[in-house]
Amino acid sequence: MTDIMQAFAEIKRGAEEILVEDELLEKLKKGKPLKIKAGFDPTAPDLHLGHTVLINKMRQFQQLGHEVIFLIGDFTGMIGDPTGKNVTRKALTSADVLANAETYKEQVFKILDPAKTRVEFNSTWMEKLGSAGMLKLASRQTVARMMERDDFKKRFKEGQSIAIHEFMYPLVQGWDSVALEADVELGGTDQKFNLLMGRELQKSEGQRPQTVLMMPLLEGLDGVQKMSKSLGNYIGITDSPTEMFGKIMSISDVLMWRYYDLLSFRPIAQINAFRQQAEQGANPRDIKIELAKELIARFHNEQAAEAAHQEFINRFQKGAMPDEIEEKSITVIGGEIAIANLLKEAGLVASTSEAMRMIKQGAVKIDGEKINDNKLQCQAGSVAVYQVGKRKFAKVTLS
RNA sequence: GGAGGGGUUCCCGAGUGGCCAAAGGGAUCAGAUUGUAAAUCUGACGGCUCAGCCUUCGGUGGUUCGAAUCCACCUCCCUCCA
Repeated sequence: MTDIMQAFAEIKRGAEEILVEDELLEKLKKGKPLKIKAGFDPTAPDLHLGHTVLINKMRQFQQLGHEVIFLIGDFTGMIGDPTGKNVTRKALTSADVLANAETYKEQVFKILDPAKTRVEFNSTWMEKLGSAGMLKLASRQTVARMMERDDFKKRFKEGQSIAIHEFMYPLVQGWDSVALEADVELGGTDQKFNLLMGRELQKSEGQRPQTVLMMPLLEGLDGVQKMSKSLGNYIGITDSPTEMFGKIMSISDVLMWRYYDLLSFRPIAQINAFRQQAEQGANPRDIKIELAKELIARFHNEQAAEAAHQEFINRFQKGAMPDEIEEKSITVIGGEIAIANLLKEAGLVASTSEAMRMIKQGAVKIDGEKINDNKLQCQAGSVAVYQVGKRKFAKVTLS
């Protein structure tokens, strides 16, 4: 009994909303492993920390002995989730979907135990449903009910288009729950409508409705918008240790606590202790370093975390060059190349115009020496480290 | 099918014949300050062989010395009616 209450408390940790909480407790009390469903759209093959909030929760269920189903929405991926979008999403081809799904699996098993994870594709049952089945499914809900959805309502109001097939998305997602006989479905708060659809469809199919557990959406590096690949404010779980370290260090102090709550595996008590230290004057930077190291250790390993930390000290606290600088080699026609073109060729700036601006602003250094001559010609045969701003470096060989 | 409204540089959004590479805001980038934090200040923010030149305002063609702005056709989006 106390075990169950403890498990329940663990499950509630970090969750934004549970519908219905009592129901979940009852299910847990039965003592049987529950079917935990979480669906993923195979749109972005690269997972970022935002996705892991949910996966961490799956891991937790797994550790508590429940059956975790990693559902790849290969069928729904062809619709494109309308959630949070103000435009109709582009449909993916089935080849894209499959390739993305593979990458997904690889990455997700950095957190989940592959042996304990059941992977499913919703095309398995959706293809069998057929067009008659689809129509029947579509008859289950009304347009008025669909328009209750915030994003549909908004798009409609603002005069933006909503394609008919987008209405199918929540229905199909709900149908997945019926097919899997899910006991619990995990999702982001933005998924509320879709998640509840599962409950309704299950009920009408005579199943016991799933409990819906919603995790908050993780804010991206900017601290405002949710972490997403398309916004470019993400930390990818395949990012290099150095990159991860840098990105985590660049988040704001406020955001750091949010990340601790949602991403750290540390006990709550320890996080509270950190909070207290910060209040008593500890430099939040040092607490941020701990977070960076924990996450790098998770997705790479301890040594990598240590090395990234060391490099950070050298580079930013002592002002040294980074350990690993990308090497480029550029073939020069005519014995010399203008600095602006060189920077563009090396990928340090997007255009020569940008290079000109950067030089004017004093952002360009060659071997650590600031330059201000925007007409500088660089000779073939030389090797030097070119730097634009604080973060972009390239070691360029001219030949 | 009919009537009306709209498509401007990454986003929002001004601009209705020259003073427009195009106001303002956001985002972003750089410099200063710092803890690669926040806040603040300064500057940049189409491209190039960069103190000059070239290409942009849904598309094509036209009027004009001159068009994002006017005209024609096309295209896409939205609203209302059916």
